[in-house]
Amino acid sequence: MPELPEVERAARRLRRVAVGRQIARIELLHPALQRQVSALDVASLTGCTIVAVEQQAKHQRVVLNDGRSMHVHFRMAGDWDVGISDDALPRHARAVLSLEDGGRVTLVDPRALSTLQIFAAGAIPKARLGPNPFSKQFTADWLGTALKRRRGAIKPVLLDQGVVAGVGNIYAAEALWEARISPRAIASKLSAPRRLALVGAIRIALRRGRGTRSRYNEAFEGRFRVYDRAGEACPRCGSTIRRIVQAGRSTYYCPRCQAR
DNA sequence: GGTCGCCTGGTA
DNA sequence: TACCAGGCGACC
Repeated sequence: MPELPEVERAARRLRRVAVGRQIARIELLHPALQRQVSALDVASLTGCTIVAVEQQAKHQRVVLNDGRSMHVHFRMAGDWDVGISDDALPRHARAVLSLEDGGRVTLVDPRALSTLQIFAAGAIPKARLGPNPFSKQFTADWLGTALKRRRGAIKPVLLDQGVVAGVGNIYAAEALWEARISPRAIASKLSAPRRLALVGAIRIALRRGRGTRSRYNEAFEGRFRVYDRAGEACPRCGSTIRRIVQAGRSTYYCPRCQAR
């Protein structure tokens, strides 16, 4: 369940149990993962110590004591399950990381789209990523530059990790609602005040995602403002929330608050 | 920019 | 059965 807040949480969970521990064994259970990493490479990880778990946008990087690193991307549905080696494997377990101390971290992913790669020491892959949405680099000015040549609708552009790193389909819709910007507004035509509103709105939506993850909070606050709520009333104006498709993805928005 | 493929599961 | 799913790289 991975956009920025979810990946942040997952990385923290992994960090807590894995940093400073030695790898007893890694097993890849799904053919798609086995295709990505050779059996030899997997075996070579045994005995390595995990020295850090870094996370940037939706990317996670497990740094080993020999300088190599294991990169994990959850794609649509990945997550970490943390337990001990005696536990029964969780449903949809795709890879298992067993630690010397008996801990076990399992990559669970019903859709099996997650990716896992091993990089040699010093290899600096990293997709081209825009600023972290909470950093001071992420400003209305930055958006001005990033959106200048984008003549398409703003919503699909927000999914471009080079514009802002970590925003996905849900929070793009939520942020646009928050900023009262139509998902179909032409990206390059957003005024400076609207870009400023969007910067703030992205932070608000993501922060809400950070806080609103527990079942209690979800029940208390409701899930999202517009995402997955087609046909329901806009929490701000009461109009009926609509679903449209942009770039092959669902977009939810309020036609009144977010008029063009 | 839009569409497809990767994979599997949940739901109408 | 058909459609949908919080991502993204490859393709036109």
